[in-house]
Amino acid sequence: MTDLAEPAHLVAPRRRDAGATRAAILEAAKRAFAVTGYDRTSLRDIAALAGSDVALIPRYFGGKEGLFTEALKATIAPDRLRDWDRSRFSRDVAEMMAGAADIADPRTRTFQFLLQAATSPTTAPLLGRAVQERFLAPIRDWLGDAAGQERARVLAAIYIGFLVERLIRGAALEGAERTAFVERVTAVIDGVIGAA
Amino acid sequence: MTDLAEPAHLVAPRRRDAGATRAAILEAAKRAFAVTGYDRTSLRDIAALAGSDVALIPRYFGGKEGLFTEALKATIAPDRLRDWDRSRFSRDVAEMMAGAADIADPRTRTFQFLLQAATSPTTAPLLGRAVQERFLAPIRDWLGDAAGQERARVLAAIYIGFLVERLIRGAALEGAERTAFVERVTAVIDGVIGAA
DNA sequence: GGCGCAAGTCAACACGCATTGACATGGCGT
DNA sequence: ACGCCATGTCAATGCGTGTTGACTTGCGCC
Repeated sequence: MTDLAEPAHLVAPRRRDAGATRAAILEAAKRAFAVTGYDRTSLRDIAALAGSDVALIPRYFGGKEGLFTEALKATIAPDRLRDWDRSRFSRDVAEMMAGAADIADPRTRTFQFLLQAATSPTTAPLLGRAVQERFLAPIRDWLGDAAGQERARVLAAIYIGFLVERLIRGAALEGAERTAFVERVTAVIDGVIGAA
Repeated sequence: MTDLAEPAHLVAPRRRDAGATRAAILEAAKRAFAVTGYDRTSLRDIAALAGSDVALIPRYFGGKEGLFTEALKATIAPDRLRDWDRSRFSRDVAEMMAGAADIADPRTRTFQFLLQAATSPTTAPLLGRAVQERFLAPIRDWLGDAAGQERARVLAAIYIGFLVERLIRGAALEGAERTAFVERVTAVIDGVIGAA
C-alpha cells in the first residue's frame, strides 16, 4: 500500500461527526480503490487511510460493495470538456499521458478507477453506461460532426491505452524519450481529431 | 465462475503424467486468469478446472505468482510475429479490435488477460517485463529502426486501449459503424508504423 | 450540569485462501 | 512379478478478510 500518503485533513483530529467521517471514508475509498483495485483493497486499509475504524464501513455503507458503488458514482463526474482549447487539445492530452503516474492528479485517479472497474464483470456494464454518458457523448458533441461518435470511441480507446501503458511502465518518461513520446502521441491524436 | 465450461480433454481421465498434468493446469490457469483476474481466481478453481489437485500447483509452479507468470508468458507469446505481412498488419489488427468480445476467441482472451494483469499492482511489473520481452522487443526489431522501441510502446498502448474500449462496449461493432471504425484504426496504426 | 443517544472503539467470529507436510498409489525398470 | 520413486491425495495450519455485537465515550439538549 504505497503511494497513499495522506493529506492532513483526512487524518486530522475530527469532532464527532458522522457526516464528516462518512466523507473521509468515501474519499479514502476513492483513492484506495483507484490505486489498488477492488479486491486488493481491504476495508482496514481504507479505514486506516481515513483515520477511522473498520467497523464503521459496513455500518455506513452497508458493506464493501456498497462503498465501492458509491465511490464509483462519486468518481465519475462530468468534466468541463467544452472549455478545452481545440488547438492545444492533442498536445495537452499527450503531455498528460507522459506525465508522472501521480496519484495526486485527480484525472489520473479517475481513470485508474475506471480501469479497475472495467476488469470486473459486475461493474463493467455500469461503467459502460457511465462512459457513454459522461465521456463519449461530450467528446462527440465537442467534435461536432457526423462521425463524432466513432471518433470519440477511437480517442477514448487511445487515451485509456496510454494510461494502461503508463500503469505498466510505473514511472514517468523523462528527457528525450519523453519529448519523442509526446510528439508521436500528439500526431496520433491529431490524426483522429483532424481527419474527416 | 461462469463461462468456464471446460472442453473434455482437460478433464478426461489421464494417465499419471506430470507433464500432461502441468499442461492441463497451465491451460486452466490461462483461461481462469483471463476471465476472473489474478485476485478473484483461486488455485482451487484452477485445480478443479484442470481436474487436478490444489496442492500440485505450488509444487509444479512454485506458487500462485509463479503460475501466473508462466500463464502470462504462454499467453502473450508472439507466435508468428515475423510472419505478419507488413502491408496488411494495421488492417489485420484493426479488424481484430472491431471483432466480437467473444471469450472463446483466444485473441480476446489474450487481451483480457493483459488487461487484468495491468490493473493489479502485483502483476503489473510481471506484465511489464513480459511485454517488453515478448512484445516490444519483437515489434521493435520488426520495425527495425532507431525509434522502434518508442514506436512499439505507442503501438502497444493503442493495442491495449482498444481492448479496454471493447471490454467496456461489451458488444461487437456491426455494419457501417464497423467499417468506419476499422478504417480509422488502420489509419492510426499506419501512422505509428509508417512515420519515421 | 447531567442525562440520553448518536458516534466511535474493540475483540471475536466465520470464512476462504495459499501453502505445507505426511500419506497413499500407480507405473516403469529390472 | 516386485520394489521404488515419481505422482497424486488429503488433512491441517496460519493468515487475512468482511462482518457482527457488545462496550465505551463524547456531544447536544433539556
